[in-house]
Amino acid sequence: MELEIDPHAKIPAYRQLADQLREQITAGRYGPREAIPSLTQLMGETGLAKGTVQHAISVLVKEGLVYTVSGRGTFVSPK
Amino acid sequence: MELEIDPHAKIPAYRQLADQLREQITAGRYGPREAIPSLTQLMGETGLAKGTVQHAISVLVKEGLVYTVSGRGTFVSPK
DNA sequence: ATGCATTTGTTCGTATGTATG
DNA sequence: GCATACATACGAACAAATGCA
Repeated sequence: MELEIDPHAKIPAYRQLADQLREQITAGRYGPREAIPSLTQLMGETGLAKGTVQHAISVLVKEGLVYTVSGRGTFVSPK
Repeated sequence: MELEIDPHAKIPAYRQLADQLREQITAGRYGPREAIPSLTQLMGETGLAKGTVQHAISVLVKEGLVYTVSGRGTFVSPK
């Protein structure tokens, strides 16, 4: 994976992650209704805490870019 | 069972449980390749949530003290 | 061979406490 | 005070593996 979070950047970590995920999704890295990496995976890949990863996901959910299903995962919204 | 978790202790609940299980195992309470109580049993005996119990078990797995078999249970590692 | 119960595995949702800038 | 971030913990749902009747 190509997720890079800079803890010393001016931009908050949750926003860095949201930006990178948004870019991957809009670039077609994940297709409609396809699952994006789980919270656990994103925690491992970024080194961020669960709450921070969820904060990032919530940004994308509010934007309508993705939707989550409890117990299943987070998926790209169909266009 | 003699599992006592103090929710007000400084030590996290998952560590308390891991410590107590480790002590029982090393004391011979469970022999090699013998199953330790299931997640459900430990949840009932300690009052802890499933995730917390799993957290405790994962500590012992990392230590190599026990191993888990999906659908079967968690067993003491042979030495 | 089908179905059910048990058990572990994985996932998201939410909340609390602590610490830092 | 507020936003950010981490650690801990509970809850809920879904899934897969196993064993047995």
